[in-house]
Amino acid sequence: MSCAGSRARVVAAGVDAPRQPTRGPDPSTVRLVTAGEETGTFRGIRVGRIAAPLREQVIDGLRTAILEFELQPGQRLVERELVEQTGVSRATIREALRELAAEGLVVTVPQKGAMVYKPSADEARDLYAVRASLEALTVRRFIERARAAHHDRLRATVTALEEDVADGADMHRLLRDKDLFYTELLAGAASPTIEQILGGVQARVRLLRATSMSQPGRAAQMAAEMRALVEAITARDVASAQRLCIEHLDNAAATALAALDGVGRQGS
Amino acid sequence: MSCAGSRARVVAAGVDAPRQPTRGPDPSTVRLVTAGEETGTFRGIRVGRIAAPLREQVIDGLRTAILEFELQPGQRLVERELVEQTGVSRATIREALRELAAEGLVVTVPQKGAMVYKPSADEARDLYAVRASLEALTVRRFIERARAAHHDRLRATVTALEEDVADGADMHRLLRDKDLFYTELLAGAASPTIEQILGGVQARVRLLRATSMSQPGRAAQMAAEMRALVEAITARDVASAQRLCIEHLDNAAATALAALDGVGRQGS
DNA sequence: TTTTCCAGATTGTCAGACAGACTCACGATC
DNA sequence: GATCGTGAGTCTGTCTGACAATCTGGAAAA
Repeated sequence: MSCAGSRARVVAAGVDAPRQPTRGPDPSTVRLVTAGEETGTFRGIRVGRIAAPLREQVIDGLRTAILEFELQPGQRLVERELVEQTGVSRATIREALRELAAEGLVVTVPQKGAMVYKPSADEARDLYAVRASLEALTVRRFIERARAAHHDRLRATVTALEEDVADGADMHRLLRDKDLFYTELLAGAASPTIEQILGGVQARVRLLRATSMSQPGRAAQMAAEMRALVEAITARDVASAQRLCIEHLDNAAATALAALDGVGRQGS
Repeated sequence: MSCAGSRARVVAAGVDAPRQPTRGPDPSTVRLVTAGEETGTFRGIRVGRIAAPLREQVIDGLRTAILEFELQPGQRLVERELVEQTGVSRATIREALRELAAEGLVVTVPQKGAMVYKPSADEARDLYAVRASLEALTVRRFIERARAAHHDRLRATVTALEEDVADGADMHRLLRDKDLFYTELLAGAASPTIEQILGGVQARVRLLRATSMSQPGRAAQMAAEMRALVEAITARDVASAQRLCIEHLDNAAATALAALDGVGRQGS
């Protein structure tokens, strides 16, 4: 992900690359410009605001690791191990864990520590319900606010998804396609507030999506649903779009929950 | 070693009541049973789990101070000052701030520090929209899951609210009444997931409610809306209840936004 | 008056310590 | 042989002290 030479590796869970001295004020850490954030322009020269604090890098790294299943749901996150893997101090790790905990991606048991969030069947049901509500809202906002370019990009993500499904791409790839779709949807909805809240929910649901999408036949059905949804959005038909959105998530929930019941718990 | 005399005051923002020893392992801290949490029962003897970590106490204190407007929206939260007011170390304060930041009650500007969240008009609009979606969902869950006792308690909160409105109680009191209503609603809905997510949104909206509810005439209207809502819930009429819920929040949003535009920014 | 520069205040991060809570295996007891 | 303590080791919760980098406000210089 970001980062420089040897520092603050992306906490790749398990992999341990050796580490240099590492000091707070180490210049090699500071120079890189973190994507978004406050970036100004002066006379055509991009002035990147300092990379996010180290803490942010750690948070991003952990979040990615969790969402990519490098860290399995239920897995314990021992502070000392994270310190070794990331090279940052325990204080920083703890701050990062607190933030991820508030975000819902990790749960903290007092006197026991943090572990990757592992939704129960009941929680999963509610997460899907919450997500359906919020996505319906997002779709409405998209139709209200998005400009032509947004519509085009949104349609493009669905096309890409369909192609990957046709090619029989693996689940990993399809998940990424869907992520792109939602990224565009949120961009067009132009609401940082919704983005933040829905983002947290989607992240947690993502921990379930792996199981749901690997069900045979589900991928094709999913692509069809997305296509219908995006058509309704293009037609600026709020009611239909919201209905399709909710139906899509109902289906996804049903599949995921069925898989959850069937599989039980192997894994970690 | 560790601390002594005057420590860990409950961060009452400004007010400083003296405090007892209080240490992590100090028995006087440990003995109190934190409301919910893991509490087991053995042969009729309630075994309370340890009080929340110090950090949790700080978070609760800060959260309360913010929601009670002891800390004004936009006000800076300087770490050193919090350390002095609470008596806990900077590390603990920082962890608490990270958690509140992820929760949305404080915003953190890199290299600048934390300040109490102060929603812009746009953000306020979206917050109300998100809240409407989620509360409609909550109402549905309540009707699905709540038992008779829940219904009774919910009705009771509305009755109390009506009485306070009739008595011309102050806004502070009315806010508390509404909080009780929502507490009951969430209890009946029996969904920790929804509670967590909606809780964060409500907290942020609460920072606006003070202005909206102090508008003349709004209190009575609000009480009437709540009454209608609770009647629909009692009748288990999901569609009507959801509609009333959304209408109620649309009104609240309109009032709050009007007040927000009119007032501008005085305060801190 | 405007620009420059310095000192103080504040955040970001680190290192090291230590008490208390938890886990678990080992040996003593019934 | 099964139960109960006990003790070592591990890990979290907190504290202390320190220092670099950044920001801010105001004094000094142009």
